[in-house]
Amino acid sequence: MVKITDVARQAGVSPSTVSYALSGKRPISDDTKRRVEEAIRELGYRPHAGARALASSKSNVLALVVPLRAGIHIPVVMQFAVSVVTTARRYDHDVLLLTQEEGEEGLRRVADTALVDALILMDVQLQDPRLPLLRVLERPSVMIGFPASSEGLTCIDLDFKAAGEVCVEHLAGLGHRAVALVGSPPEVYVRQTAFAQRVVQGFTAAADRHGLASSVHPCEAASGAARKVAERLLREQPALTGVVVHNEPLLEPLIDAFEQLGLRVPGDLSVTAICPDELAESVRVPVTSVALPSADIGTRAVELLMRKLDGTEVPEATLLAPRLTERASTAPRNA
Amino acid sequence: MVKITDVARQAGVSPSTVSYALSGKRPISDDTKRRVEEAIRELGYRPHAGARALASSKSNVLALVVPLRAGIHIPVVMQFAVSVVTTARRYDHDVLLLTQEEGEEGLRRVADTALVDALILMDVQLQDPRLPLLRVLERPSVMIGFPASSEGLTCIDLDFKAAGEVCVEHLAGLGHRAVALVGSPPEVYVRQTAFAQRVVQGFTAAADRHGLASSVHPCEAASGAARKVAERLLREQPALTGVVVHNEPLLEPLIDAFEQLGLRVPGDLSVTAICPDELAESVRVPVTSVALPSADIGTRAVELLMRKLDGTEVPEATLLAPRLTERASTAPRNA
DNA sequence: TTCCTCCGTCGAAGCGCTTCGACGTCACGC
DNA sequence: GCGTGACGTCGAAGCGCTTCGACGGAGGAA
Repeated sequence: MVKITDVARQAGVSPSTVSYALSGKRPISDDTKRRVEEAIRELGYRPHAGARALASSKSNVLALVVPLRAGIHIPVVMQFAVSVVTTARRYDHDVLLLTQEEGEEGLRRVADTALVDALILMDVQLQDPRLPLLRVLERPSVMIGFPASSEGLTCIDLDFKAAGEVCVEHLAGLGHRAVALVGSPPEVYVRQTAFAQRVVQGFTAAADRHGLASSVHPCEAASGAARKVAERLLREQPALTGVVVHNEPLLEPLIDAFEQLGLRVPGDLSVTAICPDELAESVRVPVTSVALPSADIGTRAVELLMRKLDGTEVPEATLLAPRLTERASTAPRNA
Repeated sequence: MVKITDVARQAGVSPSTVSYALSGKRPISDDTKRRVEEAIRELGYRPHAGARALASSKSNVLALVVPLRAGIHIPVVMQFAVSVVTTARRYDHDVLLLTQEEGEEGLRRVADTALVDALILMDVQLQDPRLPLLRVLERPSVMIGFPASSEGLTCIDLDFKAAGEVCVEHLAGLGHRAVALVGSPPEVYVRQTAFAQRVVQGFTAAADRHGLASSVHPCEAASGAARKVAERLLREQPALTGVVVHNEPLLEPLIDAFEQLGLRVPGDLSVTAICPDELAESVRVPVTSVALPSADIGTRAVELLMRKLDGTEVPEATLLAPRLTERASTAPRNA
C-alpha cells in the first residue's frame, strides 16, 4: 500500500505539504502542487479513508435510512436513494444504507462511532420515535417528510397539502362538482404518516372552498381493490366526475376499472394523480398529475445537509411547491 | 467523546484489555470482562470506526453496487439491497451504496481507500468491463449474475436456464404443445445481460426436447406493449396455449390483454412467470411461477463474502435451483 | 536599510484503536 | 519441589493521516 510519505518522498516534499496540496487548506506553490500531483499519479496513491477519518474527524459518509414498510411505493424510494448517492458524490461523500428496521439504535450506532457525518431519514411519521434522538445527536440530519413538530430539525418534502389542493382546483376549474380522493392504504394513515394526511387536508379544504361534493377513500394497493373502490364510488357518489388518485400502484388498475364499468376517461370521468411523472406518462391514458419529484427532493436533502456540515444555517422546513402537468386524463365536465 | 482509555480507567484495567474484552481475541477473566462491560455501559462508550479501521485494516463495511438502468424491475433491486443490508448487519457489517454510474473508478476508489472490505455487484453483464478490475482488486467480491467467464471470481444467481426449462416442462406436462416466451425489454438482451439470455436458452432447449412449437418475444415493460404482443402472439401462433412471462411489469397487463382478446386464463391459455412470488400472488389470477428469490440471493451473497473475508474457499459459481409454485394461471390443455 | 508581514513549507504531535511481545501467576505433572 | 505451559494482563508501538506551530525567505512599508 502506498501512503502519503511515499508520495512526499517521491515529490521531494514533506507529508504535510502533500496533505495541504490535496486539501487546499494552506497555500501551496504551483510548482510543488504539480510535483505532488505527478507523484500521486505515478504511485497510484489513495488516501486511507480510516486514517483520514481519524485525523480529521470527518468520515465523508452520509447515512441514508430507507423505509421497508408496506404501503410505500418502492420505485420512489429507490429513485430517491439513487439521487442521494449521486448528489453526495458530487460533494465527495459516500452513502451508507440503513434500514428502518435498525431503528434508533442503528442511528445512534453510526453517529456515535463516527461512521457517518450526517443522516438522512425517509418516511418520517407525525410522532416519530426517532425525533428526540435526532435532536440530541451531535450530527446534522435532514428528514424527508414532516413530523408533527419540526422544531430544531430540518425537513423537506413536496407540499402535499398544496398538491391535494392543486388537483381539486384543476378539476374545479374544469367544471367538476363532485370529486373523490382515492388514497394510500389504510395502514399508512393509521401510522400517522404526515404526507397522506396532508393530501387529504388539502383535498378536502379545496373541495369545501369551491363548494364541491367530496369523499375520501383509503385503498389497498392491490389491483383487485381497484375494481371494488370504483364500484363503490359510483354507487355512493353517482354525480362523481372527478377523481384524485394518491396511490401509485392503483392508478392504472383504477382507470381500467372505471372504463370497464362503462366510464370513459376523460369523457365521463376526469382523473388526476399525485405520483412520479414517469408513472403518469406510462399509463395507457396519460394522467394529469402533480409530480412527486423524488430525485429533486433527494438532491435538495443532500444539499441541505452539506450546508449544515459547513455550519451554515438552513431553514427548518422546505416545502416544494406542487407542479401539475396536464395530460390526457382530464377534460371539462360534459365536454 | 468517550474513548477506550476512559473505559480502561473506569474499569481499572489497561486499554488493551478493554480491546481484548471487546474483540475476544485473547482470553479475559469473567470478572474483568464484567467490569469492562459495566464501564462501557456507564460511559456509553462507542469505538471510533475510523480509528478501528486504521488500526485493524478492516472497515467492516461492504460496498453494494446497484444498477439503475432501464429494463430492470426496481422492487427486485430494492428487496435485494434490503436483504444485503440486513444480513450484513448480522455479521456486524454495514453497507455502502454505490450506483453503477460510478463505474470502475468508483469500485477502485472505495476499495483502494479501504473504505470497504469487500464488494457486491448486481446486474453483471456477459462481458462486464469491471471483471478485470475485480480480479486484480485486493478485496473479495461477489457478483449477482454470471458473466461469460467467472474464472477466479464468485458468482451467485438463480439458475435462469433451469427456470426457463421448468416453466416449459410444467406446461408440457399439462399437455400444451405450443408455447411462447414473453421476455425482458430488447435493451436487456442487447446489453448481453446473462440472465435474460439464459432464460431463453432454457426455454428453447426444453421446448425442443419436448417437441413443442415455441417462439420468443422480447418486450417493452410498458403496459401498452402488452396488448400488442398479445395480439401478435395470437396472430402468429394460433395454436398457442402456453405462455412464459419473464418481465415483471408486463405480467398483469399481459393477462388482461389476453382476456380482453377473448382468451380465458387458464381456460384457454396457461400462463407461467419468472418473478417474485409476491408479484405472482398479487395478480388477479394468481400466476404459477418460478420464484425470483432476491432476498435469498442477497443473504447468500453476503454469506459468501463473509466466508471469503475469513479466508475460507467458496465455490466460484452458486446456482440456485428454481422452485415452481403452481397457482391458478395454469391448467391442463383443453381442460 | 530595517522591520514586519505574508507565503510556502516542514516537523512533530496526536487522532483512538489494535496488536505484539512480555511478564507475572497459577496449576499441573514428574 | 521445580520446570512448564496456559492464562490474564499490561505497555508500547504504530496504523496513515491532518493540523498546529514554527520558520526561512521574499516583498512592501517606513
